[in-house]
Order: sequence, then C-alpha cells, then structure tokens
Amino acid sequence: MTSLEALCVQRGLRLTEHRRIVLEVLEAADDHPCVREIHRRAADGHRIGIATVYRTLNTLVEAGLVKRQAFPDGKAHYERAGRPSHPHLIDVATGTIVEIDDVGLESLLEQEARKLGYNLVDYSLKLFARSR
Amino acid sequence: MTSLEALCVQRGLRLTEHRRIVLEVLEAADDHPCVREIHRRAADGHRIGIATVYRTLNTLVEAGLVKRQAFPDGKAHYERAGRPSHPHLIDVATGTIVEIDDVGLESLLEQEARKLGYNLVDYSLKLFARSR
DNA sequence: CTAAATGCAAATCATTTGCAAAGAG
DNA sequence: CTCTTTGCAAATGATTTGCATTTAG
Repeated sequence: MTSLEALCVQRGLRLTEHRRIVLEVLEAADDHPCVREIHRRAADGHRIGIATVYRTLNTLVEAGLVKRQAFPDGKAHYERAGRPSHPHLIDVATGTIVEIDDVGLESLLEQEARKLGYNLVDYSLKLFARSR
Repeated sequence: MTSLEALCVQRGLRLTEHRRIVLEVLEAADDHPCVREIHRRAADGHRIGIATVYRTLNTLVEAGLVKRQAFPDGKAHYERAGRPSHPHLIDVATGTIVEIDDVGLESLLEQEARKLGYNLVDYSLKLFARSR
C-alpha cells in the first residue's frame, strides 16, 4: 500500500487519479516546482484543472506527504516530503535553485530550539549566492 | 549623513518625508512587520498611501537598506538590513516569530557555497518548532 | 519651473471558494 | 445511489501600475 493509499484510507478520502498524478509529478521532480509548473507537468496527457492541483497539494501538505516552501519569487514551491530537510542555494543572478547535501546542521539546530524551549519540527535554510 | 540620505544622493532620488518615515518604522521595529503593518505604523500621524509604502520598500530593498523575507503566511516581511543575518524560529502552533542569536554558521555556509563555486551573499534560516 | 514622488483606483498574480456536473465506493 | 471531488469562473488578498496632482530640488 502506498503512502497515498494509506492517507486516503486513514482520512476517509477518495483515491483519485488526480491525487495519484500530482504525487507522481513530485516523486519524479528533482527540482522545486511551483503550482503552475506542477499543473503543467500533471496536465501533460491528462485533463486536470489548476484549482484541483491547489486543492490536492493542500491535502498532501496537511497529510505530511509533501512540503511547501515560501520562495522569494512570492510563490509557493513544493517537493516530496519524507526525505530529511536540506539546504537550498539560490543563485541571486539567475534564480537557479541548487540542492545542497545536509551539512550536519540538524542536531545543532535541535539544540538551539531546545535552548528556547521548543522542539524542532523542521527547518528551512536558503543560501543566496553569486556564481564566480 | 544617514544611509538614507546617502542612498538618495547616490541614486539621484529625492529625500522625501515618506522615505524617512518608512525607514524609521523599520529602525524602530524589533519584529518583522508585513507591508500592511508597516503602513499602519507609518500612517500613525501621517498621510501616506499603502502604494507608497510598497514603492518605498522596493526602493530600500534594491538599495540594500532593507531586507525582504518570504514568510510561510504568503506575505513579504521586512526588517532593517545592515545587521548580520540571523535565524528565525517560527512557532508552528501560533506563527510567533522569535529571533535567534547567530549560532556561528556564516563561515560554515560560506565554505559550503564556495565548494559549489559560489560566493555567499546572504542566507535565511528558519526553524519550525513546537513549544514544549 | 521640471522631473520625480504620491494617492487613488484599476490591473495583475497567486490562491481560494461556490456551485453544478462527474466520479469513487 | 450518496457523498466526495472536480472544473470553471468568480472571489479574495497581496502587490504593482497608470495617471492626474503634488512636491523636492
């Protein structure tokens, strides 16, 4: 049983083709597409409205299957969740996003949160940089 | 000469009362206000339209006097630039934003960027955490 | 005076929502 | 069949822009 099927069973949701497609697009993505782009990929060969993509992504984010990130372009970008968080490098000249291997920050960040009386749930690290 | 005056001289911009007010609001802020909030504070005792606040903030961001941050609420939040970057902790239950002292990441991040062939310009680190 | 800055309202973008039609169980 | 999901278009909220008016230099 896939995690999507599990989600649907647990939440009393219907397992629709559209939900499968959106999740597949994110499984296949090695970048961080915005909604418009996810819709473009999902609509390739299928009939799916952009409102459905928005609704599906919200469902998947709530379920924890997908992660939403606020990017400086003012749009939300998405990626499949489950993998550990990792930093992103953003080329300030071109907007290109590069994934970075975890530099071993997680435990450091956990300590920092604990000091303030919190438990770390997740983190987001963006490096803004210029190519040389 | 303030940095705002310097900005205006260097760029051939006019030093207006509105620009002074918006920058003052951010100087005085110890939080990360959104545009609506900056306008509220700036309009206290003054006559200033929200479009002017948007335009002024864009000018100040371009000039590097102010920093814009994309927050998960979908709005841009602003703070006075010039201080070193610092992480933010976001309480996932309430949305409260807590500033964290720099944990000495900068040189680590610079190395990381360099490895990829980039020079670090700035960074943004958000910890999502739950109070305990 | 003259060009830049402002206010207001209309325009634009991302995202959400209402409602009738289509589909899952 | 019944209730959820979808598509479309209209609604919403943040941000930008056009234009006539005001103002700094």
